[in-house]
Amino acid sequence: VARGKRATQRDVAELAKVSTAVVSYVVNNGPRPTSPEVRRRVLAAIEALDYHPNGFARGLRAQRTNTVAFILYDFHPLDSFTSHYLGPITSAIIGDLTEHGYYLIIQPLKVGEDTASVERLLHSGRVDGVIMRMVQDPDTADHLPGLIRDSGLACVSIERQGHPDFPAVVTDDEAGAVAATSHLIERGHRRIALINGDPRFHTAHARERGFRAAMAEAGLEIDEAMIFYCNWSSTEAIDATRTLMAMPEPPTAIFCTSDDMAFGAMNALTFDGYRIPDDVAIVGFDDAVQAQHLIPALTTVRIPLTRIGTLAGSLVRAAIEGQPIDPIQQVLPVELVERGTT
Amino acid sequence: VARGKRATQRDVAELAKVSTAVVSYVVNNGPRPTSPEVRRRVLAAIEALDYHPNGFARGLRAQRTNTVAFILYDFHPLDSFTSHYLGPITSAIIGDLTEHGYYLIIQPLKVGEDTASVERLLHSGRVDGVIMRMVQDPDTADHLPGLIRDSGLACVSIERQGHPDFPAVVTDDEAGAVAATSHLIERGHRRIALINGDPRFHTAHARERGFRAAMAEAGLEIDEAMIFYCNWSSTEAIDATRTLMAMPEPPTAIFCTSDDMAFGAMNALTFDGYRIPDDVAIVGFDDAVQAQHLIPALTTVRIPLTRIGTLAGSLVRAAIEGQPIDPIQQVLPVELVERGTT
DNA sequence: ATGAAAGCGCTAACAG
DNA sequence: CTGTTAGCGCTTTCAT
Repeated sequence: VARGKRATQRDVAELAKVSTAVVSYVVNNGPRPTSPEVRRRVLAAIEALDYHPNGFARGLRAQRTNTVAFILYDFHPLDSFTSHYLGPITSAIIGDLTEHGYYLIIQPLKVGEDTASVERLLHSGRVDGVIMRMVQDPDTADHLPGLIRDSGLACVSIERQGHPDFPAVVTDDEAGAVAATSHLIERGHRRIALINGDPRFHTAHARERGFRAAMAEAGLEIDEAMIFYCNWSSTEAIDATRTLMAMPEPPTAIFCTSDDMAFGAMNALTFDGYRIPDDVAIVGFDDAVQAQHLIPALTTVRIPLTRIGTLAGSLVRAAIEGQPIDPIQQVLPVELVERGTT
Repeated sequence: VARGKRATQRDVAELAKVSTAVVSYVVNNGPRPTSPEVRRRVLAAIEALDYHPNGFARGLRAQRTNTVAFILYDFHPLDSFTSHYLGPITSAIIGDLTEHGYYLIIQPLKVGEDTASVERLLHSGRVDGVIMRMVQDPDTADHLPGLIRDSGLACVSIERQGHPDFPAVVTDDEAGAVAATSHLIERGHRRIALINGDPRFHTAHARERGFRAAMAEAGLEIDEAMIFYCNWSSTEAIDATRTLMAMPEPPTAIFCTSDDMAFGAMNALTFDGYRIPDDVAIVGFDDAVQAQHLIPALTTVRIPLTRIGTLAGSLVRAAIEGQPIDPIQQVLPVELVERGTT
């Protein structure tokens, strides 16, 4: 490994016949001016030596790392990234940060796992800020945000407010669920089932709240046996759907609180010979890219997934640069997209 | 931001009444021994001051960063992570690395984008090694591996050999495709369509080679109009399937070279009233978790996705630690899993 | 506008 | 077994 022969600032300084300070000024365009002539010489030397500043030396000296950590709590090796929710959000975060010269370190944390690895990262001086996604899990939920807070790092949470002091990017899930449910009711459905995600997630709660509110508003009774919690996965949604359809009085519509689960429900229904939407109507949640290309195309609640990621990225960057963030909680709107399943 | 008051090694040394060297020995368990008594005192001081070593100072001094970069070429913000192929692999890489005390920086690179951002990372001294996934794209394909090579960093490529010098983790895609196709032929199918991925990917090539070989072996004619390239996406696979079934003599079986595409094909088929496998048989490729829970469960070629990631992780780690890697190309076996779609 | 030099926090070689 | 100290490569203050 030929790491030893990398050119340093000093090499550049010698070749350009200037001091290392000037090299620094040229590389960083400041904080002090340099004469055009000197600047030219330095640039030439940099080119000639293929000089690249050392990020760690820079970070050590300037106390700035240009790196943020994305802490993924409740990490599931097999499907965390495959989900149509977290995947696009993560991509968008990476996109925003990379574009602005920041690096992203992904730090997973499984439920029940010791937080030592996270603490090590937080205190290692390797990151300037943190993006986190919190789950309402009593074990760690109260613990992790406190750790981050104590680290003094800039932090923004997505999906729900992780700590009163952290800026958060959230979506109006309850309103979305109300819109989805009301839409179904308007179409004449009265027996509506709910296939919900993991109730430890704030979004699952909010979406269920919206569902219940809309049903109550319309004076409709909710059959509690028609409410399922499927951990956001299409697999479990398939089972729930079949259980639902085997009931003496099956639902005429199913509201799935994620597109992944809606995909599963549609798969089971279509295979078992039901027509969508004639026999059973489906509404999803998220508006994954695939939703509009499914057959039939899925009616769903659009969440600005990309926007969540880019906003989270720009907010950490702002927080790192010491800018005040107001309002502390950014609520992104959500919108019902009517397509072919209702 | 209360970063200034973080305890340093020196603070610990003073409190424990030892030198900084000893603190270092205790923290790193070496390279030289310390007496139990001193060790205890140091540990107590560390605890008391909530001391955490600074990663950048460490990296700067020891020339070791404990970080690896995952370079994602052909990055697509909306679906790179959502894919049932790259998602699990990425998760597994993160899992392996995190478990062994390494951090992972994800560095995306879009097709046609300037490689400056990647070069900056490679030369920044922020990473000890690189994992990369190469696409056979003439523009950058010849360029990127050279850059990495010149950086002198440890590198392993996945999916195909990125450079003759790089260790690679690959799968026996051609054999898998042969198995899938032969299986279909054994079931009596003669008009078999191929829905393939993006031909710029090595895996797409290999899988098509296997398909053609198996067909030739059985003396079967391939109808070139029945070969589609769908960029690995279920969306495009839906269109291809419908085009296929609208032909005067539609295929009786479709081999999809990814499960994502198989999901799309199944969706279109089932919705349009075809029975799987009676009217049309389907074979996928990858064995995503969902494949076995679909209805009907998908017959597919199992790729050890998790193993690809953990092996890639352990190989970069080995390369970073200077261990020789032999053989340079690790070919992982692949296996046909017969389920309900054939 | 530039140079000299003091560290940032750590590891490891050198010296007991 | 432990202390002293020289840097790792950079930014920035203090000089000029």
